[in-house]
Amino acid sequence: MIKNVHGNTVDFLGEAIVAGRYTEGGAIPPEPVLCEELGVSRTVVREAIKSLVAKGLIHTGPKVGTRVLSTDQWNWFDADVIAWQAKAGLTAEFIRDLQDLRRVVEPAAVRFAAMRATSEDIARIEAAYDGMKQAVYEGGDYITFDLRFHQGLLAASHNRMLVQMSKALSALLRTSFELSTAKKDGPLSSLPLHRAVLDAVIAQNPTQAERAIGMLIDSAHTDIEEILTSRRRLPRVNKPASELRAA
Amino acid sequence: MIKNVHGNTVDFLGEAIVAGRYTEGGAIPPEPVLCEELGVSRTVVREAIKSLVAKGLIHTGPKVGTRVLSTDQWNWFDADVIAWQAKAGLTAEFIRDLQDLRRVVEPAAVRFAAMRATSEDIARIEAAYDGMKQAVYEGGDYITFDLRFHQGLLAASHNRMLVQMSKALSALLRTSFELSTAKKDGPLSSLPLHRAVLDAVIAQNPTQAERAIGMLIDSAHTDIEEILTSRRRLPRVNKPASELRAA
DNA sequence: ATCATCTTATGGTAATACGATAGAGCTAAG
DNA sequence: CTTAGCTCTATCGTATTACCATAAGATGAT
Repeated sequence: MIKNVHGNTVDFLGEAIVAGRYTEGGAIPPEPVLCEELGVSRTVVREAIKSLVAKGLIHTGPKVGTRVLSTDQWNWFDADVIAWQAKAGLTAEFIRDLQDLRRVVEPAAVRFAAMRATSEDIARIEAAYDGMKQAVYEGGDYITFDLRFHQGLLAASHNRMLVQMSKALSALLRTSFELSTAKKDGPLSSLPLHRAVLDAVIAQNPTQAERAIGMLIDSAHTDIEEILTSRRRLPRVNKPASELRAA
Repeated sequence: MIKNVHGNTVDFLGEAIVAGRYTEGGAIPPEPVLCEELGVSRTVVREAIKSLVAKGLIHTGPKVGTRVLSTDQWNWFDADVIAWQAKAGLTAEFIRDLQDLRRVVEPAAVRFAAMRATSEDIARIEAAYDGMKQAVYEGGDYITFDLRFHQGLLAASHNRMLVQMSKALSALLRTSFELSTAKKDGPLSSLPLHRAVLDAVIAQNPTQAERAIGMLIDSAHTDIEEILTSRRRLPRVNKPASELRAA
């Protein structure tokens, strides 16, 4: 998984920070030390640091060094930050926060989608739905199309902020889907729920669309709760940061 | 407003991009050219570019140059991006997106706050409310305390993502407040509405709290709509990026 | 049309000097 | 002898410069 030196360095440091390898408020090793440890030049380290500052993970200053900021200053809607968190292990709190967010955001987004979706939006979601159906009956990557379905829904809201969140929610959706897919007839049973949402959006019926997505979320919710209580720690998402970003 | 070379460069370029001075998909002048124009070294330009890449504004590649990405790839929850957009002039679409977001997020957040707020959370919001009251009757910076009130509310939801959004919403709130404050008795009339929200949170009554904040948002909404229809362009927010960030 | 080559942009390294500041250590007043 | 306040310095990040590597669009010969 070699991209380039800069990307690797950012990923390495970002992952280390998110994983908590450097204590909050504590200092990260000074630049020269990092150069040695990572075997890269000073410039690369500096640029990596600047990237992480831009994402709100750390703060720098002369003499004080490079310090890790508190987690609520992090840019949690940044695709990289989410990916690092996913890689480091999704904590129960993180999952809960994302779930709460989803419950708030998706119904509202679908409501907007029912009012503002264009024919291209519909076509894209319909294509995703077809992919899901095909995956169920003829085999295929169900999760990818499921993700695309929800992202299409968010995009159809035509609200920049909501679209932005689809990237963050993808992390939750992916694990959520992976869990529910593990159940025997997960995909099969959720297919009609998806159809109901799409139909309501096509019919331009916001209220019905909102109710439909609510049912969908609830069913995923119970799946996750079951797993969360039975396992101590969630399985890690195995996708590397770069692939998540590309998606 | 001199901070340091890096910060100034990032601000300058970021603002220029957000303001649309470089066409989307088009290339930004190559690094050496920027060095000359800004009178800084190439290292500074490179680090600034890396910061902007981290915020999703641009994309770089050898030979292809530095290109501006489409606006829906930008990190709209980044405090800097919001600040630059505010400085460049808040477009009607941007305001609308933020307003929709607010209508979705704040009621949900207040609902959570009514369930999860700690005594410290309450104390902080109460302090903000006192500041607002004092500003009304004895003069003072009403807007600052109003902002603090809403940020306290969001923080009391104890959800990372929601807290994150308070930074983005601050931009909307600030203009919203500036507009409603312009009206003679804006602050005076909104004071009891704020009190109602706070009381419901203290009483741990989620439903009532949600209804109360809904009324508050609606009143602000109509204020903004009035201005938006009467004026062609909103007045610019005069706060520099650094101050917005600090707040 | 195809492919080798050239050109031009970013990617990456290295050496050097500057500037700011936290905190040690000193001084002097109580 | 203690402590408040000052200075001084080691240690960070900040900034400049120069140079080479590499990727990919553009060009032109075959």
